[in-house]
Amino acid sequence: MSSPSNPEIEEKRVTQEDKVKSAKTEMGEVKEENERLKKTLERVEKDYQSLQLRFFDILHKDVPKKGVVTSHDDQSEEPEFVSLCLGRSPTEPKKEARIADFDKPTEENVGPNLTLGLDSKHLLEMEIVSDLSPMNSSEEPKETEREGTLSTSQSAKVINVNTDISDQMPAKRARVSVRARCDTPTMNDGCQWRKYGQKIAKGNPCPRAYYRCTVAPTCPVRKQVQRCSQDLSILITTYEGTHNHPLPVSATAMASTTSAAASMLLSGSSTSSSHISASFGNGLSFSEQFSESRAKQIFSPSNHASPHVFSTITLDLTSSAPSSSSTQFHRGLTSTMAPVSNPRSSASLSFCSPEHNFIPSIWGKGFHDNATTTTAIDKVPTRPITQPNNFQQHFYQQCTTNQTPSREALAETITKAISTDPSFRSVIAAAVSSIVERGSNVDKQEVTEYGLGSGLNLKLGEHLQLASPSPLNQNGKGCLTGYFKSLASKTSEAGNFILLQPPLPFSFSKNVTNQINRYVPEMNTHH
DNA sequence: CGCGTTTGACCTGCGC
DNA sequence: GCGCAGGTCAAACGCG
Repeated sequence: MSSPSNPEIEEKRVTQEDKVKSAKTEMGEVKEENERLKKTLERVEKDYQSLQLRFFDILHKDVPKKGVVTSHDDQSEEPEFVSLCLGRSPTEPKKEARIADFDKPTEENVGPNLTLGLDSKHLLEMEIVSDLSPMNSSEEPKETEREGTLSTSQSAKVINVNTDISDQMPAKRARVSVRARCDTPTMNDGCQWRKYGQKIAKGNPCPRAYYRCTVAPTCPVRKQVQRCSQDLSILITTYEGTHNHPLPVSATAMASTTSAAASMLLSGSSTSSSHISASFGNGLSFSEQFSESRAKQIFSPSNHASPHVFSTITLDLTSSAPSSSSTQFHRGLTSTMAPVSNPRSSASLSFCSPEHNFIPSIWGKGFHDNATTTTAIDKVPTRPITQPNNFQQHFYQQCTTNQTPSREALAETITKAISTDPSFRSVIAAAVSSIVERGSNVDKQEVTEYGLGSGLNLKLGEHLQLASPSPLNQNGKGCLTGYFKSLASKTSEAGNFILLQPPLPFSFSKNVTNQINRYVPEMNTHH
């Protein structure tokens, strides 16, 4: 029997000690790493919470106090109009100073942390905020109960976004109405719809068709489609409810648009009657009408007992004529929108930016930008993204044929693109959303200087609106810049409006630009 | 045969 | 209570 010699034992012992040592060292490192990760996690959580607080602060901030939605107590008064312009307004810079009661937000406390994209998370949040679906019948009693509390604590801070948002929102219902020129019987919004009824509505010889979303059997979303009696080429599509199922990419655009609009409506208006509108230059406008009494009458299904308020927000994509100022837009509304008992206040948001306008920027950026994205939307299988859509081609052609397109032609093109292309609508949705948030958060002087973009970092990607000195820069950016510049100057002439300067720079994320990239020629997939 | 549309009946709320 | 208007239902119908 030979036992290992002492040196051997010693060697083994040393080896083991070494192992233990290295193991301990490793453990220490891991512990350190663990601590570091913990701290990182804490920091991220903190950031997240503060971001949430900020976000809901913005959402719930008393918009009515700030002029976007004005007082509703005086029925006899003419509607007041406030215009928020997403761009410099060279012709009426001084009017902006009239908005005197805004707090000055700093970029630090608003902008950098606020994210607005079209990714699924935000979309979801938006939809939660604007979840008006009658199908959540189990929540009805809660909503009724909530109303009392909410009225006193609407600006309450919310920590748990995903579960409590709806608790913070008044039990309002929203409809998003889209007016667009459209040759087809219905607008292609990427969703599948089934017609379930048709009626001749009073005041319009054109029948109103009722559609139900058939993507999911339980989806509560409905839409009404009716031609404008004054202009048969205009199709008025009214969406109601929130999809409770995943949407195809093409449909998320409209969903985000309506969600954003509904969110604007619900977060920005607590009055019983209000009217908000926004104009994208002279071509596109966006409005809200809101009528409690009308709500009771119109809003139907199984909620008759619930004291829901009903509101309608309209995206007007039809007014392409140069003369269609915001003022005209309001007139148009009166005749085309569902009757409202007495819109007592209104506001107009102009999305025009002569110097740096966001739409051209993203268009330019979006054409060939194949940057990878991480949003759920982007992960949805989709069609090739390298091919520009008809609108892009059309527009690009105009720009590359050495001609600056006429405003009318461009407006028409843009309108067409919007009415036929859900992706583009998503861009508008993003813009609308940003305005909503900014509009309820931003206050006065700063607005005149930087506009919406400064405080609200939309995190929509790089700043893309660097104007090229050339009138014809890549992807036609320059053309549109000029176009919107002219639009802006026109819009700013609207006399009755107080103009708030927009945010510069206004940027869009790759989420948005990528959606634009997804433009494809064949769009008629619905119905 | 399945699916979507059409269309008249029905329901509900509102105003008189 | 009645009539009107908006909205929904569901049987009939048409199409692929």
